[in-house]
Amino acid sequence: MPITFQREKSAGKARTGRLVTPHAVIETPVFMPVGTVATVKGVPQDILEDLGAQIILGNTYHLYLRPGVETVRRMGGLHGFMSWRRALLTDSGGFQVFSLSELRKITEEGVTFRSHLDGSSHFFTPESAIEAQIGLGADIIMAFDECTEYPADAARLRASMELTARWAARSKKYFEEHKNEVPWRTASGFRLSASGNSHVGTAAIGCAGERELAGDAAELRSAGQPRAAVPTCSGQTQALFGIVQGGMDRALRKESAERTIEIGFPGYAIGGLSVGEPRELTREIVESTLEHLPEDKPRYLMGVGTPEEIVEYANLGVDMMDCVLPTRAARHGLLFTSEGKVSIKQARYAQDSGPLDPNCGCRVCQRYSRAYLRHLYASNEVLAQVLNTIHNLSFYLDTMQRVRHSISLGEVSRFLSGVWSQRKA
RNA sequence: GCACAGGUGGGUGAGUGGUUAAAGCCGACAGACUGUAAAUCUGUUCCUCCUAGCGAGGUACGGAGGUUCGAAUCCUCCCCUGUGCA
Repeated sequence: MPITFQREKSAGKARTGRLVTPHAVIETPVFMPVGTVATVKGVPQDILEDLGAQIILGNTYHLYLRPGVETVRRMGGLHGFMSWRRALLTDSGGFQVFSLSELRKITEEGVTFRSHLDGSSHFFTPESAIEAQIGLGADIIMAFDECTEYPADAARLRASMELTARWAARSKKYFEEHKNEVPWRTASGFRLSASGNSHVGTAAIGCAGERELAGDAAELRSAGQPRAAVPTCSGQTQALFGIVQGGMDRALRKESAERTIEIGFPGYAIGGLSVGEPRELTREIVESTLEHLPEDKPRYLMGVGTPEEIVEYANLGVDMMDCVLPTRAARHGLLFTSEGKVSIKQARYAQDSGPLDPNCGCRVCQRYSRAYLRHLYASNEVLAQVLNTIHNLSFYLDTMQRVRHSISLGEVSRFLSGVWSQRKA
């Protein structure tokens, strides 16, 4: 079994669940911080754990370019390399097909990228993307897709969706043939760490199937002790998720969902949104696409959203979301709070001795003033990025926790303009 | 005292007769950011007025005069700064 997903409570279309992965049991709906290059920018792994991050993202394209998949594999996979004990998900590089549009060329076989680092040329195929993701060893990996740009005409949307469908089948085929080669399932992934930096590579490896995990501080500490023994995740492999495309066309979304389901995956993602379309349209497409996805499988909405939006999508029945917004905005001085958005760089906060968010329990709001945070930002201090990111992630993760709590009570919660409201589902 | 080199908008620093209210950078002030080419990007940054525009005036390149159709740019004198020599 790759992963299991157990639905628990529900409220309207929203549901809570437990997603059991090799490295963590994830409570859903979940927000997944993005750590593209094996780091959630600005935040150390131990703090991410404290904040309650259950699963974070890495990116295949970026890690393939630097430091290279083989390097990561030898370090015990991405878990060992970055010393992350909980769950990981890698994006396939499909999004880079979209975001690096000026540096790539697409054919039926795959995509040629010109590296944004040194201009060198690299060819990605569904097979190579999966191979790389197996080498990285995340708990959940993604099919190689084409994230279609917006706007796109009907012919373009259909062709792109069909390409993604063919690539999904190839992704799955390759994965099925090689899924036992994950670094944390093979001895080679540990040999290096046993002889060298013993705490690297092994300490970070733990298996949800053998120990109870995430959120348990004692367990996390014990996991930090160097061990010679090689932990194995017996019977567990990575999970490969399929991705639904189809742009803003409901019929194409339905067809894409059906074709992806026919190939068969343990989880389904909705891709191709948040690519410049109006937010209302995003919501409509999410809502209509979800109708065609199986209820007993996790549904992952890729690349969203604001705090208000992630609450909204969870209410629509989305189980997993990721977004660079909290981390990127934090580095740019935009902070999300229970009272709305705060642009901490503004002059009005220069003498503000109050906390960033009086209703937030995070370590930043508990300790520092707005005036200090503004000063750090204005002074271009790295601590500004660190503290801002910690707060934003804390706010997102707390928001999702609140959503899970509401659903478990059979309530639908909303977070609009900084105000929470509840109603019986 | 003599000899050089300089004095430009909040700072730095281009510009050496005409699209120059004056480049660029920094600072300041706003805005953007949604599977991360992002510690990034965009806009504004002398004053006044309005029909708010590649709009109309005004003031401005140490000071005062002068040459010229036209001067931050050329000339004269003065003031100030730096370096060197006495």
